[in-house]
Amino acid sequence: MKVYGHEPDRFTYRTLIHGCVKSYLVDDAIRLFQEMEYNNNNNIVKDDTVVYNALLDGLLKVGKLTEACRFFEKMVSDGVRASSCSFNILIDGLFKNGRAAAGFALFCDLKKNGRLVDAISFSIIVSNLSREGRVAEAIDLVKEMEGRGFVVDLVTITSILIGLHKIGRWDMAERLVKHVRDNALLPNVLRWKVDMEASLQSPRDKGKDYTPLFPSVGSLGDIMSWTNLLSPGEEEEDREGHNSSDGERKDEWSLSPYLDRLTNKSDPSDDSSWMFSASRGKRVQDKGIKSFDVDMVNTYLSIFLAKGKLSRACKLFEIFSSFGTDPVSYTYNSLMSAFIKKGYMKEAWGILQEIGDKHCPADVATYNLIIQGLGKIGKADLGTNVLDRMLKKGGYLDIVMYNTLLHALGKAGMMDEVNTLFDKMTRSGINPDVVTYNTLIEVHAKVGHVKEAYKFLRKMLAAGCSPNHVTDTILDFLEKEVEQMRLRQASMRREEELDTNRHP
DNA sequence: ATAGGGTTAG
Repeated sequence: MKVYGHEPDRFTYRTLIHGCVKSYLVDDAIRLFQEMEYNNNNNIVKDDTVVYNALLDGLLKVGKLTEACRFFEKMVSDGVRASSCSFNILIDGLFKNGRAAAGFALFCDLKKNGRLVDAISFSIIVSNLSREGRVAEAIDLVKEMEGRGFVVDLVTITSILIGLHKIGRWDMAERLVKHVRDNALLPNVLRWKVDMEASLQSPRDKGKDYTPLFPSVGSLGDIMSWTNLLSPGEEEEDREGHNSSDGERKDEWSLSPYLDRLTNKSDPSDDSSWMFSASRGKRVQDKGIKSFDVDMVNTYLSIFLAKGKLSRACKLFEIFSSFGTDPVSYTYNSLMSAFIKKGYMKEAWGILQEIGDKHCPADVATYNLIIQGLGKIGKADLGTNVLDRMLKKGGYLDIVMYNTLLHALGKAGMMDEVNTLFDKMTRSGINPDVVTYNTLIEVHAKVGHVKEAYKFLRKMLAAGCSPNHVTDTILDFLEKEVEQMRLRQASMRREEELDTNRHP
């Protein structure tokens, strides 16, 4: 663009910054922002709240809390008006970065002033309280929401239901019903659950195993060819021999190998090469009742699967599919996740194939599951290949992805790769979170690298990342490991002494 | 064009 003499305008920058933030390339986003500021210096139009918001969100999503706060101050001093969206980003970011008290305080302040709080603000607090197991407080907030005339929507309800499931208190759902009045949504959700459970328990189907719903064709080793994201016909072309031509074909001036592939395809209606989806959550508010079923199925699938009720989850999937609704990738991801956790690798592979067959786009969570699965079957080393492939397909690496791969590599004892990946992660501008540190401490402790384990504990504290209950469990293990090492060393020394005594 | 649920660690 620049070469041809077109100066990027604020919409160009807005689009680029948005893209970088969503791909977790926050450092690039900041660079673009600064370039935009510089170009704009004599012609200050700094009322662009949306761009500031996108960057603020990006900084918080990669865990750069102090930079985010500094940026927010800059936003204020630049005279850019913060919207309710800005504050919602900030509140959620504070919670997600381990500053729950600060997030809550900010919310309360805004509430006192009246303006700038909306249904989303409430939903953010409700969701974060539920995640922390503080469901009773979350339900109180729902009551307050209703009182102030805000709509309690499906996202808010789902957060609470999942929180209730985690603490095992489904009975509290009744309390929720009392507060959410004048709304058919919650009664529908609960009735949906009752109906579903009734049909799942119908006597004729009892005891039937529904896991064969996803028969696996071919061998598990084919997983690597799937990650090529090619349909079986094309697969042959891209094998070994043709790879060199792939190299030749590579156009140094090409902006996007992905676009090239689309244009090279003979049949434009075949969109099987479009396999990576960056979109995740979509707005629920305005989708209305139409998306109700798929959202509910996804919620209850997660709940069943968390309880390990695999066969029931598959039955639910079957009933749901027979309604003629197309499952979205999240539905498949939930099922796959459960299969993989239980070690049913063949069934998980079957799902992967079904996703491929239906041309349902794979998202970052799907790739995450593949890496989890590879770790389970002792092929964590292939995980890095999968990452490379995904990046080539226009995917991005989020923190969950890094955490999963760190765990898989660590479990395989590949400590060099663990440390390399951790460096890569921090260099790419993503700050480690509590899961990252817990994982690093744990995997190093498990292979007896006590010093390294403590190094990461110190790093964690220095970074201002508060340990949680999982950290406690891991540290207990680490202490035992230290104790055992001392014993081993002591006995070794004793043997040496005995040895020198025997052969003076 | 920006914000909230359903993926990751003991």
